[in-house]
Amino acid sequence: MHLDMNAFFASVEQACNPTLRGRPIAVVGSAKRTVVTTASYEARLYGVKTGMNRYEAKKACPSLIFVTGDNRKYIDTSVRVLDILKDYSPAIEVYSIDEAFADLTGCSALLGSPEEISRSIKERIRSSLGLTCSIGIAPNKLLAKLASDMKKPDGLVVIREEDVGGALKDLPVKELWGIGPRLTSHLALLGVRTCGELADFPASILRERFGIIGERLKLMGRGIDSSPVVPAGEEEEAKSVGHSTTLPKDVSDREEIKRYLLKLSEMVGNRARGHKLKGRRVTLTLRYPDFYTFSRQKSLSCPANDTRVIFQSAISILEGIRLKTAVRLLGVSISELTKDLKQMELFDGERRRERLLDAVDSINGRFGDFTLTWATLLEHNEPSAGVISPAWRPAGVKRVNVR
DNA sequence: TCTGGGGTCCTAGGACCC
DNA sequence: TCTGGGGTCCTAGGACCC
Repeated sequence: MHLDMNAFFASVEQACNPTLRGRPIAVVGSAKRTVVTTASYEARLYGVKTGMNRYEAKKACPSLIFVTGDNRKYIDTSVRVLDILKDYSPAIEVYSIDEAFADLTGCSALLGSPEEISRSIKERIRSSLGLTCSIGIAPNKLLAKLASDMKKPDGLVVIREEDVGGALKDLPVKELWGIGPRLTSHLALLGVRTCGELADFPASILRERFGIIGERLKLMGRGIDSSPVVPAGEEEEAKSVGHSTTLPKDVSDREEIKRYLLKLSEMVGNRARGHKLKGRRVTLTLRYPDFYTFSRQKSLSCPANDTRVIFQSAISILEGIRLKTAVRLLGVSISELTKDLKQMELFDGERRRERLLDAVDSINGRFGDFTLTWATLLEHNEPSAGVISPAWRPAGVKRVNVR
């Protein structure tokens, strides 16, 4: 089963504020340079879409109401949805803040057919949270995700084993999870527009044209997918931890850029330390006003999660870059992660440093991020954008942006 | 009046080594 | 007169997802 909350952030806002119900609203971040994260169905009728900036959205729908996102609300609601799901299956995969998979194999004897289970889940979400969702039921994740997409809002679609061929025959390939705009147009050049055509296309050509993805494409066209439902808590360790920010306005001054980098480095370091992760690679990402975006990396001699080490690496990468114009976005991330085993620190200085970071982290954990911070950042006290990331998870390193 | 932020996976070229 | 083949690691970029 795949469950997808309908217009999640917007629906949550409408559920807790009756004056927004039935009206076109768009959930946006608090920063000036923000985009529509979710539009209500009323707004979608006018063509308001995720990713539009305020002006595009307002142009599409002059009566549009902008609502600044409230992460706390969405996280709480998401957790409550997951709590409901847990009553029906022990294997719940949290795919994002508003999507989850549940393995219902073996649940029928106790709880009824997958459809009965789904109706029960939908009813509980509706009555206790005032929200609708779309549910897809199918033999695998690929098809369940497709099924949940087929009827919105408030859908319940079942794709049975014997109906797979018929359901996919004339379905455009871009509807499949994993086939985006580029693959769609490349496939179109080969004359492949529907899943049926993809299923019949010679595997050798797909392999030659798309490499390892080509192997999977033909299977996808036939609705075959063997990826498992990965239950919450059994996910693989994260592979990278990063933060990026679009600056309130484009910046040329390198000292100002460095202040942002210190802030981003601290956000990354704090989150990595909180999960006992260290990274052996630091990546600096920049975006120019024309949206040209590029990154430069640096490998460290030993893994680190110390803000100062991350910051110094970012600085040294920056120093190797000749900036062509002002900078619009900055990002810092660490990767090549290893679990920080807190093995005996060899040197006194390192032990003291660790204790310092622990102390800073625990103070900030208790009183709020950046309560205790570098003096450099004091004159740099813009409120953070507070933009929501739908890729949020209820636990683990991916739990970010909680405020 | 412009266009967010969090990730994963894959590819491809070059350095370097044997 | 012309220069193999195998491997790993590092780096940059792009496709895709929410």
